Amino acid sequence: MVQQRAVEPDDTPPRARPRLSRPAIAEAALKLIDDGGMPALTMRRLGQALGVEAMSLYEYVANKDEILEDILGSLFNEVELPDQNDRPWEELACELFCAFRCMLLAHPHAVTLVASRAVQPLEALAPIEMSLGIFRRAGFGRQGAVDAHRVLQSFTIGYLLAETSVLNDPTAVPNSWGTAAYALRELPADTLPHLSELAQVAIDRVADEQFPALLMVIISGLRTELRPEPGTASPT
Amino acid sequence: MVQQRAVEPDDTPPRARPRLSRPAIAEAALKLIDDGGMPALTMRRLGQALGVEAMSLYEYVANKDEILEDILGSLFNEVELPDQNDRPWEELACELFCAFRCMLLAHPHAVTLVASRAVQPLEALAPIEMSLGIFRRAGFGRQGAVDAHRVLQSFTIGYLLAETSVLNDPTAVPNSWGTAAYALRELPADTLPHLSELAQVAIDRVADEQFPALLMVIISGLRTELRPEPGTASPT
DNA sequence: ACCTGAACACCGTTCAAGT
DNA sequence: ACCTGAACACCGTTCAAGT
Repeated sequence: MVQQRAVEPDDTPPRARPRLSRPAIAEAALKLIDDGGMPALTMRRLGQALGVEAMSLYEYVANKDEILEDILGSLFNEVELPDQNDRPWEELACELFCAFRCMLLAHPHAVTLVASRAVQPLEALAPIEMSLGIFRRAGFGRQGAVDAHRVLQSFTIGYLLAETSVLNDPTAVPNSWGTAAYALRELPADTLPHLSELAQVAIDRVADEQFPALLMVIISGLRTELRPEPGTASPT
Repeated sequence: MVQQRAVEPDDTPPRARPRLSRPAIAEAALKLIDDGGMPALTMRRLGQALGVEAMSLYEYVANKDEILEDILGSLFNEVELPDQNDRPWEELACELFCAFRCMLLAHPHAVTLVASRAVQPLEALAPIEMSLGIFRRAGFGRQGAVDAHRVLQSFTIGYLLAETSVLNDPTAVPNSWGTAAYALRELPADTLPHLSELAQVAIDRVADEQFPALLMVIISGLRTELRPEPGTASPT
């Protein structure tokens, strides 16, 4: 091999080194979202946060959408995947989706982002892969594993949306749960008897206890409805 | 009672009758969303659709947010509540949330709207009231009923988001399910074995069959985990 | 290769003015 | 009471120009 080093001496013209990078941009963008919600993420403000004119960002990124994709990838990487030391699949599944919720509670304003995006970047698929693996190893069939994952994933996203949507609401009170606002309004007891009766209960329930409890309710259904007889070899 | 009629003769000055109304505005706004997605709903375009300047809308509505609230109310009223002729609660619950999904499938671009809003207007609460009533009559306790409703509601919203989110994706293929795009990409089988194996299964599953099936899985879990012993009087 | 600044086609909303 | 038109403070993105 011909050594091609030192073709350029050390005193090369100070070729412009990038002050930015896609990961740095994504990080700053996520910080903007965390601090001020989705509307705070603006190309102009993002440039400002990075000490650069907004239009310079287009050197690194085709459009705003690509930045959102990068954020998505880094978010899913924050999920702390549980260890797989042959514990029961019920426990593993519960822990995995609790970890997913935990990650999003650290970025509550990004919940709508992960909820509304169809396709995640490749780096974001590790949690999904793990979820499918848990069910396959537990003996679920191909379709059973897909179904099981879909129930828990859909529920988790829906729950997180309800839990955090009060943040996106202009008329929000500094309480968790959107339903809190119901109790503060006059609910007509004649037309909405159950809602009036249960509004307070709905507020009092602490999400950190309710969420894993509800996960286990679903997992119980998965065990009795979707899982083949224990002892049977998993169908392929 | 003194008759106060005919104080004004018929030839009153043609006092400007409103050409618009809040319901008419909400209806036109929903149509814009249905046709072109959430970004298509713009005060200027909405005015144009109603044959009026954008700023005239502010005679009827304080801001764009109020229009979104009105849309929310009319959407929930479209849900066809099932008849309550003493059928098993499992059946009623399944039908109610299927009806909810059915309504939103008629307005797929509005899914993100109902998903991200914390507080619904009063007219929108009938389906929630019915859901709570179903569980209470089935013998669920106060907290059990709230929990049961929350699982099914969260799951339904999360499922609908996944089902329709491909519509909001710029890189979408005209297939249902966001996961479709996974299969069209190269999935590395070494790092994501389960996902590669199951991507096709995930696409083939027809949502209209999968959704009620998954509802019944959850309902099965509700029956075994949340419901008190049958025959017990419902605790208040 | 990297960054800038003016410009374009949009937003939601305010405000003074018309009838 | 209802509607208009100009204006303000924003958007994302393009494009020609600088180094």
